Amino acid sequence: MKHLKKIYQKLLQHFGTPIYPSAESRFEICARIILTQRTTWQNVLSVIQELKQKKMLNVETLSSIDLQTLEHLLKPLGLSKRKAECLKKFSEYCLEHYEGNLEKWFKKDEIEIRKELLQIPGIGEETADAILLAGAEKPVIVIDTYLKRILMRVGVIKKGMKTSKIREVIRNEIELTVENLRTLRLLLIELGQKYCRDKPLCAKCPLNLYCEKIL
DNA sequence: GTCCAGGGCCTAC
DNA sequence: GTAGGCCATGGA
Repeated sequence: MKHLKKIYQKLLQHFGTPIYPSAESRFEICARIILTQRTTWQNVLSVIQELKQKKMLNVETLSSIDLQTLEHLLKPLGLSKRKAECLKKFSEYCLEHYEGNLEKWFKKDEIEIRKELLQIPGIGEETADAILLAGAEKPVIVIDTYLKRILMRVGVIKKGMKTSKIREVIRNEIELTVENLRTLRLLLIELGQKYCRDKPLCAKCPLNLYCEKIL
């Protein structure tokens, strides 16, 4: 039974192919991912816009920026102290090791890139994987809260299942192309935000016929 | 006022 | 190794 595949198709049918917000550079994509931790996408986009207007959204500026200045700019996002540190460290790392050239960095093997990303304080597993998928365009499965919550509710995965096992389940049902994994991720996020919330709105959810946990 | 958002990290057990 | 608390702000 290809349960996940069915869900994927149903979501595609309901929401259509999601459009990834356009970005001017790989660095912008990475910055967005780092800033999005525990906050809303719209908030992040407006802060990114501000950084762009001030011509600060680049490796050179952010690696030499005063930490308090950056923290102030990121204030509306919450957790600004840590995000400022993380974004600055990320920029410094790019500059020191790859002359600020993300193309060069992301040509490396995904295992290597992941290891390097995880050394940067503030970048954990989810952020590293999200950067690998969206920034480096590697076929990586990103396990985030939405994915876990939704797939648990529809019975594709079980509570307490390890990340490696979750990946295996997904691998068995979804073809691991960058395009597919990106689309799946965006669809799950959309569903999670609109219907499959912490307190779910099951009545209107496009998956309610497939879901085992109708409340 | 309350809930929750594309998490990560530190501390206990 | 894993469960729980904490970080911080904004919008619904």
